[in-house]
Amino acid sequence: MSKVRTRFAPSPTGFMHLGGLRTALYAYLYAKANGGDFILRVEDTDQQRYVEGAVELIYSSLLESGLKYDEGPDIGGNYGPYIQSERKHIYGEYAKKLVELGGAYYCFCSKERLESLTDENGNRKYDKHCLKLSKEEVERRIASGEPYVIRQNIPTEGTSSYEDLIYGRIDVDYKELEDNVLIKSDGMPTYNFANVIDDHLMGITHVIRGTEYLSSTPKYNLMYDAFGWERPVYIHLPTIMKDATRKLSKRYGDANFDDFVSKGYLKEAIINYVALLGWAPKDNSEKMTLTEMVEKFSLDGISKSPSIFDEVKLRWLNGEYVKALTDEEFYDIARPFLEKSKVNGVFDLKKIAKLLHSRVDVLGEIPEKIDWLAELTPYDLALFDNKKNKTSADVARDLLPKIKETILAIDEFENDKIFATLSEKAGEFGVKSGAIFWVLRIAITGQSVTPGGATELAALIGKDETVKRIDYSLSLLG
RNA sequence: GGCCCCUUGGUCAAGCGGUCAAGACAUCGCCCUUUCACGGCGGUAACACGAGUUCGAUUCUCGUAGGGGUCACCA
Repeated sequence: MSKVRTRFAPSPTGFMHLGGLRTALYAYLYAKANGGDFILRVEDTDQQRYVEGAVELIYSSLLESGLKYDEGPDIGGNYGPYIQSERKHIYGEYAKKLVELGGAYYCFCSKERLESLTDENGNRKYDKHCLKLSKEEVERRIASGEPYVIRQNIPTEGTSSYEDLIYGRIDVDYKELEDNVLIKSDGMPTYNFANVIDDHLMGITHVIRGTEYLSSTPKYNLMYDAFGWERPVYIHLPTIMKDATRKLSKRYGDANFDDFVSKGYLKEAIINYVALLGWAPKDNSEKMTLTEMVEKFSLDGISKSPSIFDEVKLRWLNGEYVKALTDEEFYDIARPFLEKSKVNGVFDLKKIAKLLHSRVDVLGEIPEKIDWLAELTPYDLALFDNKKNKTSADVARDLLPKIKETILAIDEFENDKIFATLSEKAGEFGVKSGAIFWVLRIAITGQSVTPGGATELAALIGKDETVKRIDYSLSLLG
């Protein structure tokens, strides 16, 4: 059997969408799991939708997520060029050939005529009007400069079938298909044509793409057959949904790789999570490196039904990746987020990072977790309520002055010392030490969940600030 | 609407004729830490429905319902 070759063929229309990223990932995994090559091809035949810089974004997203392609526009290969707009002449040639083979024909119909074909349901199906044109008339009209397109000639009856590796046998009646445009009036091919020509010319053995092509694949097979080419193996992938009824789409703006990266998700975690949407390895592993995914990848683990994107689980996975980092690594990647916080320039960021490390799932939430450190503002006194430690606002009102006094007496204001000193006072104060820490923590932070224990935080903000905040809390308590 | 496809807990998902129907996230509870978190342990929770086939269906077939996809000079 020939070497497996898969491809990822995005359009440069904007950011790298997570759905697209998953398609790329599976194409990559399938190729690598089978010792094959993974190719990148840019499908930029629609000049209207072209977005400046999008091509570069495709390169960088793929690079960052580790999906290293063996051939592509920026790295070359033996089957180039890998950008469709640079292959325009190739399509024209093959289109002409397909016309000769009877698989396509020239069409001169006006937009108005096409629109008049719309039925009561708003659907439109081309009526093969120009198929009847004589060869002479076609040549004459082309020579006179009349604009034209080339349409695929689809049989009016019969059924086409093929075997999809995920969905099994797919049957579609030809009468459901339309004579789509293959070459547009500007000379550019449509996806319908270019994908077939390129996949064949580039030696693609396995076509991996979304289910939106499941029922139009017979059209492509018709062309492979007409040219006498071997049809590729098809692997269609289920959609990723935003919720039960809505597709995860660019329109919602929150489904781009870059968005998640800037929100503080690690690239490895994003790829890992996306891999799990629609695929489960035999051993049910969840946290996996790309290399492990290659080792475990197999098509029978891919599901047929759409799956809903769950950011909550992504958060968890991301947290796993974050915790696996060393403190130094964490500080490095957390730094931009720490610097965005209000505590930047006030407290030692490295110390804060250490406290934060085991308490952060997504880096983007760092500022909100520590902004309060810069300044204590009014908070809900109900935070003092804690049943386990038997604390309340009343208890706090009574305890805080004693705690303050104790703290004032501490010379070396560092965590261990503060902790030990306050612990010893529990008996004297007539409460559990847990109560002291709970009350102190709330009094100096005003937060229910904090990046560190009471004494760690006290040490971080310093003795003066700690005392100042205790006074402030006492004033709130009245 | 026509056609194609899909249907296991709130979510991701194991399962591929006989299971007390895995696991993960989330949720709830307990424990640990004489401080927050981390961590550990446990609970709640699912085969869309109806007919078949079969000794036996989550698993096979058909239908119903629900959902998705598609019907462009977009990919």
